[in-house]
Amino acid sequence: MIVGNGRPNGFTPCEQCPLRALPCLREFTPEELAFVRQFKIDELHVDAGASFLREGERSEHLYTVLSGWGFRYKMLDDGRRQILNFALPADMVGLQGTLMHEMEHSVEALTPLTLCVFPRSKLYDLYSQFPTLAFDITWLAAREEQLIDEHLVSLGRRTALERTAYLLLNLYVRAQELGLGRDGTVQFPFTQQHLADALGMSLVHTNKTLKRLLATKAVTWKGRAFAVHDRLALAAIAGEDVTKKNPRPFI
Amino acid sequence: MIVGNGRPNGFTPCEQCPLRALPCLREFTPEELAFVRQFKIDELHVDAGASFLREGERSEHLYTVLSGWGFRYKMLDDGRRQILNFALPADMVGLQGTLMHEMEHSVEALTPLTLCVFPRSKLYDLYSQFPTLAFDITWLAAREEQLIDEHLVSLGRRTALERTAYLLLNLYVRAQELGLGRDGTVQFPFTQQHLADALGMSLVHTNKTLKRLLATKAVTWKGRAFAVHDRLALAAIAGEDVTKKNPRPFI
DNA sequence: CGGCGTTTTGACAGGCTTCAAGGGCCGTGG
DNA sequence: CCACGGCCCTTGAAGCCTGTCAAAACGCCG
Repeated sequence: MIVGNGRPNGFTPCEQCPLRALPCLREFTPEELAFVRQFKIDELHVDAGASFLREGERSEHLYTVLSGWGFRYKMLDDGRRQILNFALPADMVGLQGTLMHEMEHSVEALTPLTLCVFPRSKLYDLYSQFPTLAFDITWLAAREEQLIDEHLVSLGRRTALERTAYLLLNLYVRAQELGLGRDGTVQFPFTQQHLADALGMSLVHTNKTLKRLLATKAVTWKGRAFAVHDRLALAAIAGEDVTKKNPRPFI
Repeated sequence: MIVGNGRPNGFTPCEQCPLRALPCLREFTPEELAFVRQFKIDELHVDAGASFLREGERSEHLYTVLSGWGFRYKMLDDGRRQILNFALPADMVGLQGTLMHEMEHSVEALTPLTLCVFPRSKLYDLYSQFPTLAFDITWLAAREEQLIDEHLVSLGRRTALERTAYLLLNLYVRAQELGLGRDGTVQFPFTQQHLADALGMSLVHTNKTLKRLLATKAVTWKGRAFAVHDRLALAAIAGEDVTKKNPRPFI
């Protein structure tokens, strides 16, 4: 279910990391690259549906997503679930777990997931030897906060239709930036139940809202294939354009 | 409305910072203290009701709250407002603005506010010379994210009564940790409208929910004075105990 | 005392949840 | 090859929760 590669340095070295080619990530200096390579101690493969970080547990590792989709979430005692955010390639997860006493949320794989594993014990080395990388980590934390802020606005002040449009557009843009999908089509690996839990709505109402959205012809969503046909119209429904460009570091 | 102290080093030096005595903050080494003292270039006084950081603007400074209450918020075009979080003494604001191109949210003073001002230009010095302080900044960012995560759960999955109880208890605990208030009573500087905008509810419904909460006798809120009389009952309504203790660094 | 911002209340409409049930798709096993 | 079960999507109906509208009471300050 959740297995480490097990072969020290038997995984793809950072020099050959496919994510490095992404235009949305900054380039590393040779020194940074060398450090990150030895900072990464393993590669983790997680099956879809498995939670590899759980609320209440202490995590000795920090992860970045190499490939696949996941999501951060919290559960209430009676089973209510709130999805906080989705994790895509190049996103970092588990930072809270390494800084705080224990995880305050869980992370589940939405598709088979490959993660780069970094030991908490070497995090201080990173901070003391590579301030630029430390800066990047802070940047990633600030960016995550920014995404949640926007999500918070959705749940608090946007209507069901607006927030649905906003989330879908946001995920679409993030996926596109990562080179996932083509011809305006992205494979969304989640179900309407996931969407409902992210939007803070019931499954039934999510379905009906989705229907209304599809009726505008701005988007289609058949099977798992999501496509945007009229981005301006979608952005108009969402109430705001999501096209925020931030040059993005990578650890 | 918004005035800097104007007298370089004419403000209280960090050695005499009243916040240093707080048990919830970690202690500085003499070297760290010396650095932070020269890192702080001014003290800013903001009137209640004034926004000193605005969405869309670029910020050259980073701030920590020395005294007073503020709140981070976002506005939609038609005037809808969502309060993202409250800022209390020892909290940091504006980090996003120094890392990103521009602010993605605004910050307004709820009471007269005193802020420590740090220049973005020296932030890199901090990262390269004092990794421990860099670590603290990351820690603060992670803590802020944790607070928003919890807030997100409230808006998405908690009932009106639960989320109201949760927010009030949370603010109460935060204020208490900072030594604000006594005898189980804290002065809350916000109105029901603020509460409504934080909870993602209408003013009317916030008022009625509040009424229901007060009817339980677990809390009282007269004028600006908020008091908790039955913390267990309040936590039970909130659905979860907010008593999370995290040793906390200070910059 | 008057004015303004805040709090409180009532009535009503509509959004959203819940309950319930049917349909489609797909992998498994007979 | 077909039946079955499980998961996901879809739809309708009923009723509660929440927002909106409207107005009055309250408290503070000039």
